[in-house]
Amino acid sequence: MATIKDVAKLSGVAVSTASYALNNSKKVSEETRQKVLAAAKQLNYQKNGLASDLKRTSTNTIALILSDLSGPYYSELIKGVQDVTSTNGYDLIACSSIGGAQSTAVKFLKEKRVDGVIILAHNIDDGTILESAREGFPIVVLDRSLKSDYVTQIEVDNVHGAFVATEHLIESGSRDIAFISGPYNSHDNELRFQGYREALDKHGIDYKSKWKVSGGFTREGGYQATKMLIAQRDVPQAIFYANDEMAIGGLQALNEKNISVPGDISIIGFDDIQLSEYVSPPLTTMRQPKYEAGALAVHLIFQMLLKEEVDSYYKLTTELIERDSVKSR
Amino acid sequence: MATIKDVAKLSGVAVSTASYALNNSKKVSEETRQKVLAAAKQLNYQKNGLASDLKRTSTNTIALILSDLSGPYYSELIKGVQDVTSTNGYDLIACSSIGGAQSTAVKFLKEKRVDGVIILAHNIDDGTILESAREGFPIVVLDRSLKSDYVTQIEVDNVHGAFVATEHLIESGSRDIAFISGPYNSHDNELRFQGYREALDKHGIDYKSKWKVSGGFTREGGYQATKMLIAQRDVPQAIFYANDEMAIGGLQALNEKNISVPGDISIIGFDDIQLSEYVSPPLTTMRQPKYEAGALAVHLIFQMLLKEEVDSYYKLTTELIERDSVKSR
DNA sequence: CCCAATACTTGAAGCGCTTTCATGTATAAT
DNA sequence: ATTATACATGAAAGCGCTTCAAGTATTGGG
Repeated sequence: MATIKDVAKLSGVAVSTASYALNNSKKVSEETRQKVLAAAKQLNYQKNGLASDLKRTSTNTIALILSDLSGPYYSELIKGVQDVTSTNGYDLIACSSIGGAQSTAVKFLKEKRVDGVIILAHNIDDGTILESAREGFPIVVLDRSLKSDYVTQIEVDNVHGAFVATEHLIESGSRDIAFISGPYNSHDNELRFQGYREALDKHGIDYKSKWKVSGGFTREGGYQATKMLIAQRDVPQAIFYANDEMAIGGLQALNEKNISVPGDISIIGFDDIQLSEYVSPPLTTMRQPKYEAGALAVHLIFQMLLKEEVDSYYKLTTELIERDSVKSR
Repeated sequence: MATIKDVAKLSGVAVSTASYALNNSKKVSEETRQKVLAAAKQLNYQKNGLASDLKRTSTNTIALILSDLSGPYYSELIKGVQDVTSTNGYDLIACSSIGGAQSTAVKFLKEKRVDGVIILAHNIDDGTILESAREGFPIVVLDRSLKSDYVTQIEVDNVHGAFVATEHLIESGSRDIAFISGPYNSHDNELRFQGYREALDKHGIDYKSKWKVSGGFTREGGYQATKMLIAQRDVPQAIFYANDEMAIGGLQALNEKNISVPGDISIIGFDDIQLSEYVSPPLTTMRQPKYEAGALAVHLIFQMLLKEEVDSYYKLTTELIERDSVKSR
């Protein structure tokens, strides 16, 4: 591969001049610039981005860390992130945290291959984030509660959202309400569970642990959890799935057993992913302001990059989206 | 930020020794290693990945370029890519080609920030790819036909798939079959159109250009295109959407006008995205072996990285997935 | 007890680039 | 003609790391 040295030699100028020419600095004459550009073209020169980033100590790119790149993830969130990132002339890369400490995500988090990172990946532990947080390297987390000088936190109001969801189920006439939970290491999951409990309490309904089963936030998990619930014989009147993916899996399980939704059982999800609108029946769920969350996250990163003061905590609110999976009374 | 120099100084060894210790080389004594590790911990040292990549002239990461990170994209494909990549101890990053020549994608393509790239992004032009292709930098394209020594091409059999889809529509009794196309710069789109034409020809049906309208491969585009078709008065008996996303948008438009699918009109899509199974009615479509395509792509990249000879062209086949959006006769 | 082999350790070079600073050259002002 | 000004170019330092080649210390065989 041709380097800038080769270009300089071929065009008969110094390396520094070549660099200026290539970077459109006005410090070189038009004539020289053309000469250099021609040489570059002839050699099919492509600059080594690593080298220039190293020298400049900035990469102009920010990373979005997702727990699983292939998930039907928050495409609206990504859109928010992407819009703001590119508007500011920065690059965005997405990487997955599959593999835990050995994952690509951790590599990007630690090795300053990017200028800032946004994390939405419950399988990255707090310690890793804390170790990586440092002055001049903004991190924003969307999926956990974390206090540190260098990380800022955006949270949707999970507790309240779950409370509203559960109450919605209660108000539609259900009292036996199961909670299909996400993974136990998920902060979001915990908060949603808390909201569920609070709603139960408020309406004087006893919490029964048999109504809590884990579905790991995946469709398959929701499917299994629901089947388990059904196998227990005593089917609840309603199910609150801690996310939509599990609800969709659950829907399938219910369907297979000919349990009608919302005729026999009401179900509600959380997130409002795209699919939710299209399943049958359309899923009632709690919407998170995902685009806004993504956009805000990058926005904050840029502020921090500019050394501006930002709050360390932001809370966004959720909204009940009523569709047809909950019995109307 | 602490550098390796700082670590070396604090632990009282040479930089080179620190480097060896940090990289678990067995050239240093256990004692020294511990000393260095302790110093690193104390300084919260994190290596600069850019610097080490630059020195080693390899990044151990491969990039997946998608036209739009936020699309409900081929999650199976990503899964295939991801599985194989991580199995080989490499990292994967995804980036978007939104923004054309200024996009992140192009930056990664040209500036050797990665060791290889997989492209599925019709908005990157052939020229850019050709310019970047070079010995030792494997590129595999999934969305176009491109001859070059350094790029290898994986294609699904679009022509045949589209042919089968169209014929399926014809065999179910339709003769007026509209084609909702993708963007004109899409190679896939073109081939699908060709398959459509061939099926028409074979069955002696005249192609009418009024039945071809563009939906740009997006849901919204499919929705608009379908509305336009309806506005034309003369509604076709069937519609072949060049991808599922458009079909789903179309479904919505049809729904709004109370045109029953498949009662009044049959529709078929292409891709078999996840959603397709869940819309109502479930969408009949042509499935692409997406996981396989992704896995194969990375596999080939690794082969090329090892300087092994690979074919420059692979073709995968499609499969008709019959669901309920086509009238059964 | 000497010399060679073994085990660590280290200095220095250099990956490809940007950028500072010094220098050289042409032009304008005195 | 001389000095001041602007502009163009070049030499060299250095970003943080890896790795080669060479050094020093330790060990063991003869």
